[in-house]
Amino acid sequence: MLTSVDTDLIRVLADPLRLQIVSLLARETLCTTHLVEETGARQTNLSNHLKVLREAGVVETEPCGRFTYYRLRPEVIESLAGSFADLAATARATAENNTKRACP
Amino acid sequence: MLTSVDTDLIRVLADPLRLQIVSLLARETLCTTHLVEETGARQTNLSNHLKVLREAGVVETEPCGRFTYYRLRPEVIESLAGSFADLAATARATAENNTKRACP
DNA sequence: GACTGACGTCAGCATGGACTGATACTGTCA
DNA sequence: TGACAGTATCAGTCCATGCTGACGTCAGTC
Repeated sequence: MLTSVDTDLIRVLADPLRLQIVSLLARETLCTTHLVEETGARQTNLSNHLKVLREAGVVETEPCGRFTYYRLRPEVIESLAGSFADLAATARATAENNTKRACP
Repeated sequence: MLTSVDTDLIRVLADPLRLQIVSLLARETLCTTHLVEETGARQTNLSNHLKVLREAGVVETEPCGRFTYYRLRPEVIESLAGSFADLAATARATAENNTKRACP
């Protein structure tokens, strides 16, 4: 069942740059400088998007000297993956049962 | 691994109304009139969104007299669910291994 | 303490997307 | 065959969103 929290999270991930950031952070914890290098985005643009991800609770920060490291919160992605898995299962069952509401 | 196809699909689903439509269609095949009733959206707005979903290949139509029934294509949601499951697994492994790139 | 690097914030701008009203087309019925 | 229901398309409007440049703050170095 998709909740309004899921809806907000999907909107956050709907931006190509934010989705790229999340994909990169899924593989390793990176700092802002790394992310600028990997994505090719300008530093301020990247900061804007990291703020969106942070405020959505998708990532959290870890200061390291003057660098700021970002790490993904796996439980957030796991939860969303679970919601989509449920949706997919429901959709498959409906397709197989050919569940169809009568014409009004 | 999230592909650009996934990115486009996530953008399509990022709209609250379209996500609601997809959730409804996951449970049963419905016609436009049903969807107007269930969502409370205006008919032309709903048609606009159904067009977006149709063109993205998320739903397909089935004429039934003067009614148009919409059904979800479960394989599309299954594929997306799989991509998110992979992302979640990668994220969990990274968190557990504490994989962190060195400062530049 | 001055300077530099890292990075976060903000205002301004451009544009893509969502909604609306109008309208056209198709199917059904009396 | 005309009226009506169902639904798709389109143009116009508005605003949310993404990007940029400028700049401020903080940490590290000399």
